[in-house]
Order: sequence, then structure tokens, then C-alpha cells
Amino acid sequence: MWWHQHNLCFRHPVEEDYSSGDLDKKVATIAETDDSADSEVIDSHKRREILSRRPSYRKILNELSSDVPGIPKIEEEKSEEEGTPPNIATMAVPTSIYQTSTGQYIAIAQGGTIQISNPGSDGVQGLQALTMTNSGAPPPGATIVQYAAQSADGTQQFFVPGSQVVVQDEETDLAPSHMAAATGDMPTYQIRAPTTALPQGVVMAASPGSLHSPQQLAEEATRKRELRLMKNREAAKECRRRKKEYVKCLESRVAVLEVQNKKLIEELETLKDICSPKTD
DNA sequence: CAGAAGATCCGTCAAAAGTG
DNA sequence: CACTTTTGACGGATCTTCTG
Repeated sequence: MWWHQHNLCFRHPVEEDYSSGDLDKKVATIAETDDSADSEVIDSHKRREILSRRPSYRKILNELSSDVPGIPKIEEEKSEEEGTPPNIATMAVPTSIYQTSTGQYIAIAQGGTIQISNPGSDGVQGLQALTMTNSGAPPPGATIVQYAAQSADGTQQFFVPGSQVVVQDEETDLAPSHMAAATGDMPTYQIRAPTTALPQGVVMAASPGSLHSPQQLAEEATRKRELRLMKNREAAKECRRRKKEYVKCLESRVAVLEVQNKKLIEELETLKDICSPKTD
């Protein structure tokens, strides 16, 4: 229970030997084993009322970094993920490269060409090219994939400005006019019609004013829920990444301070030896 | 080697914190 | 103040390690 009730008992994860792992799970375990007899009585809601809140990791880490120059700040944008294959990153064509939630790599070149590589494939050779042919293509160099996630029906979806691409596992009966690629063993892709400046993931949605039937309203609610879940899923991943980074930062700071402390103690002993009169 | 126990990861919910 | 973002809590799934 390290952040909660921190005004009473602030306990660093390192001190608890929780340097790696699911901290929140361990915290929950501790909370439950603290008083097993009462744990049934205190429900989660009541416990949440007791627990206090703390500032975000980004804020804390940035404050730490202002104190200690060696500590990197957490940036808004995620830095290039460590898993990106170098042979893709060094492609000559100017591209934007993204990794989907299932590990696929998506490279978007200028001109709207989308290339997809599976994690098991061999870098560029495993890339699958997909050219976007819609007339309202974004300007070169401005391509942004907004989300990469798995929808409820099991298909892989990612979004680019003006288009949504749905990656199907097998050949499906998609609308032929929208089919961009469906050859051989390759997955099938569907590019849906461009939308206006709607938020991330808002695709093919009617405006609320045009929703009449209960079925449409239900579909809208479902769509909103899926969008919210998708965003929160990504947010949780990012939050966990920040948390790990924060813990790493604290661990390294502990190591530095321990070394400093050791040096100071040695220095103190040396000075004591110099200053103290010898008895012999 | 099978099952138990622990560790880790992930998705979701809910509430606090942040923002315009 | 409404809306969005962030994060603790929780539970389930999967992987790893331990033990008989």
C-alpha cells in the first residue's frame, strides 16, 4: 500500500522488494492479508474512500528530473519503441511506423502506401503493401495512425486520417468497391469511406441528431463504449509504462544516493583519522 | 512430472486529477 | 463545470518456479 495513506506510511517499492512486477497486485495482496477477518467487511468502495490520491507519475518524475539532471523526463509522445525492427526503421522511403496491439508493424509511406509486417516475418521482406487510393488523401508527411487495436469482432483495426482500415484474418465478403488488397495468403483489408474531423475511432457514425430508432441509439452507445474502452486500454498501457519508468528512475536514484552516502562515510572516517590525536 | 504457488501482463471499472 | 486523462483496484489469463 505504498502510495495510499502515504502521509502515514510512505513505503518505497524498492524497500518492499517490489522492484519489478505487478505492484498493484501485490498491494492488493498486502491489503487483503493485513486483516483477513475484516477484509470481507471492507468492500472496495469503502476502501477507495479511505485511500488517498497522489499526483501523476509524469508530474513526479518531471519534478525529480528538475532536481537531478541525469533523470530523463517523461515526454508526451512515446519514444521509438524498443521492439521496432531496425531493418524497417532504416527504410529509405520516408515512413511512419507503428506497432499494433498484436505486434504487427504498420509503415505508412508518403503517398499513402500502408505496409504491414507480421512479427514473425523477416523485416521488410515480410511487409505487405497496401496503397490507399481515396482521392482525399492526406498531404505527404502528415500521416498519423491514431489507434491500433482489436475490435470486438476480433478484427484488427487501425486508423489513418481520412480512412479506417480493417484487417481481416481470412477472406471475407467485404464490399468489393472498397477492397484494397486481397491476394493469396495475405489478409484482407477494407478501407472505409473518409470521415470528417471526428475524434479518434469515430468512423461511419451518424450525427446524434440523425439517430432516430432505438437500434441506432443502441449502436451509437455501443460504438461509444468500444471507443472509450479502446482509449482506456491504450491509456492503461501507457500508464503502466510510465509507472515502470518511474520505479526505474527511483531505483537508479537510490543507487546513486547509496554510492554518495558510502563516499561521505568514507570521507568522514578519513577526516576523523586525520583530526583525532593518536594515543600511541 | 503434475499440481500449487507466485509472478507478470492485460483489460476494465471507477474515481481523482487535469484542462479548456 | 463538463469533458478528458490518469491511475489505483480488481480479476482473469498465462508463464515461471517450487515442491512432493
